[in-house]
Amino acid sequence: MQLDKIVGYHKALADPTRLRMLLLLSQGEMHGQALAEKLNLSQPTVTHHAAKLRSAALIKERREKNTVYFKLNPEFIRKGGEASLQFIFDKGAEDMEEESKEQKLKESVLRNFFAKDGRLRQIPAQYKKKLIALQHIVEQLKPGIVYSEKEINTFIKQYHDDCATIRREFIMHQFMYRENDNYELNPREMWTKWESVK
Amino acid sequence: MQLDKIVGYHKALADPTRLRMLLLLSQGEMHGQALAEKLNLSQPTVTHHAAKLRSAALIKERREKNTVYFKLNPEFIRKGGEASLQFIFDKGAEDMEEESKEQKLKESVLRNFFAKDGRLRQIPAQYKKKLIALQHIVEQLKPGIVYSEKEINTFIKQYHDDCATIRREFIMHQFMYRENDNYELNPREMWTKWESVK
DNA sequence: TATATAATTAGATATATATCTAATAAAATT
DNA sequence: AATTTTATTAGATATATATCTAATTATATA
Repeated sequence: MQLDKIVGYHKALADPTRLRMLLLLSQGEMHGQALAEKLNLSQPTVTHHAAKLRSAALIKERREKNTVYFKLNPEFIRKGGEASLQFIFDKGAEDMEEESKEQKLKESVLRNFFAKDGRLRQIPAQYKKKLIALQHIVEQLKPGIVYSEKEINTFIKQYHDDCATIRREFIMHQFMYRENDNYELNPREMWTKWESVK
Repeated sequence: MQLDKIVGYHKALADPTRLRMLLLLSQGEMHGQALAEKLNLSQPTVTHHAAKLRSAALIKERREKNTVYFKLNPEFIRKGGEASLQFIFDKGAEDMEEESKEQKLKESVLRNFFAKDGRLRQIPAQYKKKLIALQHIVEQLKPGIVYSEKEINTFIKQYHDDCATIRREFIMHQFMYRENDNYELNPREMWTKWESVK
């Protein structure tokens, strides 16, 4: 009797952290670091859980340079998992919905807070809307270029007169990095996100 | 998010003892004592596992006098469980197969060891086949009737000359009961079965 | 009412496991 | 060759759990 195999399969799924891992992976490949960050775990803990999921044939791995990418085992997806795990596969659809909501919010902010000439009418008071507006502006800067404070001010004034406030917000939300009077765009991964809390 | 419910479900199935319990219950209702005995566990341990299975909605209970009968949750059976548990529901089919194998063996014995006139050609040497032949003969006697040894001998001689051996086998395998010179059919439940060991 | 039977609850113990930090390994970049 | 980055292994710890015995509860029977 292959009882042990069945027990192992269910043990793999009998832990909330591992289910959340599968949930994340249902949205696409991820490497260890990213998983650890998203789940607020140490890297070794991710390794630990990955081992269990792997030996239950729930995930596959791919090594590229020295980083390991995890993904759901395609076999597992094809079979559609079991009823109790349907939510994992439904998650994609749910996120789509979420995403389109955010897309709509963004469009609404661009329409309502920016004038036809592209200038910012006023700084939104709502946190999420403010972030959307700031990001829209900061995206016009080029990555890898070092700007002086004066250049930044001139740039911002194209959009809004209160360049001091906006400049401060750029730093505060980590859109930019400042050293003395030099400003530079941060990588997009560092930008504060307005994603709804799930 | 109902993560906890899903975790609970898989935890319930992530233990060999509980899977064996489900396996036993797939063959029908059982009470606590019987489960404890079959699984070589104490009664409290059975209670412990039953609680987990119950809270995952895998089994149902019914109280009769002071004994509690467990059975698989019909909901669970109807949904057919999940792929990994199919073996539980396959057990019935397996038994069926087993039964038809025995049916075939019986037919073969009747064909090969009994002549056209119904007499036993020879006493089978194989244990299972011998039991089949003996049972076939003994079934011709009427239940509830008390036979003398002489009557039994006459009866057996219709089938085979060595009535002494066969008479002794009748007693040995508890097809009949003997008191002094009186022979009587035992109830069928007492007859030695040739079922294969499972 | 006393006794017997089946089950549950309480409490103890040993094993399993989820998590962390520290150390090591593997691979790439400087 | 030295440093950086990502991952794994080792070891420690705390929590969870499978199992037992002993005590308690629930029900039935003498």
